[in-house]
Amino acid sequence: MTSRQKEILEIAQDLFKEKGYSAASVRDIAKAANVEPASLYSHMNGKEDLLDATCFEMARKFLSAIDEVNDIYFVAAQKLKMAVFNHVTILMENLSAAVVFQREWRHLGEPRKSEFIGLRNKYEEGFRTIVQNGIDEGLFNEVDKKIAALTVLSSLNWVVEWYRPDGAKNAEEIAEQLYNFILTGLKKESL
Amino acid sequence: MTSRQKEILEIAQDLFKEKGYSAASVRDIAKAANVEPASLYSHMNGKEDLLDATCFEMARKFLSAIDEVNDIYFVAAQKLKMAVFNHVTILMENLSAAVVFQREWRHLGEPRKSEFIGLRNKYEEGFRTIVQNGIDEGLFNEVDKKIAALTVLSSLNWVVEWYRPDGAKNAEEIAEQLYNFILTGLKKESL
DNA sequence: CCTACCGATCGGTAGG
DNA sequence: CCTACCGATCGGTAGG
Repeated sequence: MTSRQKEILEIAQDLFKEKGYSAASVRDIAKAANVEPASLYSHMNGKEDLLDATCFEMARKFLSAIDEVNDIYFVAAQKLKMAVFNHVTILMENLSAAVVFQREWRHLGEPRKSEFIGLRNKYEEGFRTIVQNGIDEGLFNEVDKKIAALTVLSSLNWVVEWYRPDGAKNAEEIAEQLYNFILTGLKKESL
Repeated sequence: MTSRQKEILEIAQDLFKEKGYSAASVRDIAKAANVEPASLYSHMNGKEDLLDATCFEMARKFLSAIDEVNDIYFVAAQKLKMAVFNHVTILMENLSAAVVFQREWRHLGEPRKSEFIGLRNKYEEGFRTIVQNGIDEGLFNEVDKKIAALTVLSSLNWVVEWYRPDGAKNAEEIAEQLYNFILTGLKKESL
């Protein structure tokens, strides 16, 4: 990928985030990139390439993060903390791309959509493994693993809705807060 | 609203959920309703009416549910449990409309979009009130209320991603599980 | 990276 | 609820 391709991809991600994939036109992207619409086609095969590249690049980032966690750390609480931190960091460092990954993958054509869902399932499986580890260690409650993993991920994913790069908190502080919530909930521990 | 208008609205909600507001065309809706595209315009002023009606009708449902909770129940844990149950019930009873409410409101034109965001903020404020009540009662940890309320809501909202009407769990069971997670997290209470 | 252009589809209107 | 149609915009191609 050339640097110009990367520029165009990032412009497209911002627009896909702002307007949604379907409503963001090739002409919008061209305008933001200061070229004529037709010129974009020397850098891509089509609009869907931009969505495809975004979704799969993000999937790759999330997957290698969870694989690293499940390979290296072996106590569930530690794994969970690291997984939360990695997830939040990836979201914050790729805000537009992360939003596209979360919201716009539905517009992928087949067979890419099915492949994408497969990768996402693999990532969720990584979180289920951590939950299972915690249960085995006697640290976590016995819960419906599938729902627990999805609920954990959902509370992480919502970060993109309220996080602003110029906000007061950094990734570590946000991850810490979310980790504490996921582990102990709202209730005071003394009760 | 006539019964035919209601039928068309529900058809549109299913399509907006499935393809997204922008990608679902008036022709798609007409086809699903077994009429010619032009015929729809005797039941609506335009496509955006359908989005508008969906978003504001759902906002009304959520708001009256949280108002009821904050009016009647006065212990935070009880309020939270009721709010979770109400939220999940509304999601499950209006699955397509709820997804549109969550994902597609961005396509509202101004000034309706700003009005919508105002209503959503009011709803979130209802959850912040509950969190504050819990802190005042000494039941909840002192947390960032804004982030806590959003994190709670996000873990509830993700239900629409995995809930299937023919699944084994009913609203009460799902709400119970989510309430327990929100209150106590993954960790065993004995630890 | 541009000019020039394509067929398809979009939301919507006129008139009945 | 229909037929007939509109101007605008869509993603994309040819050729340079």
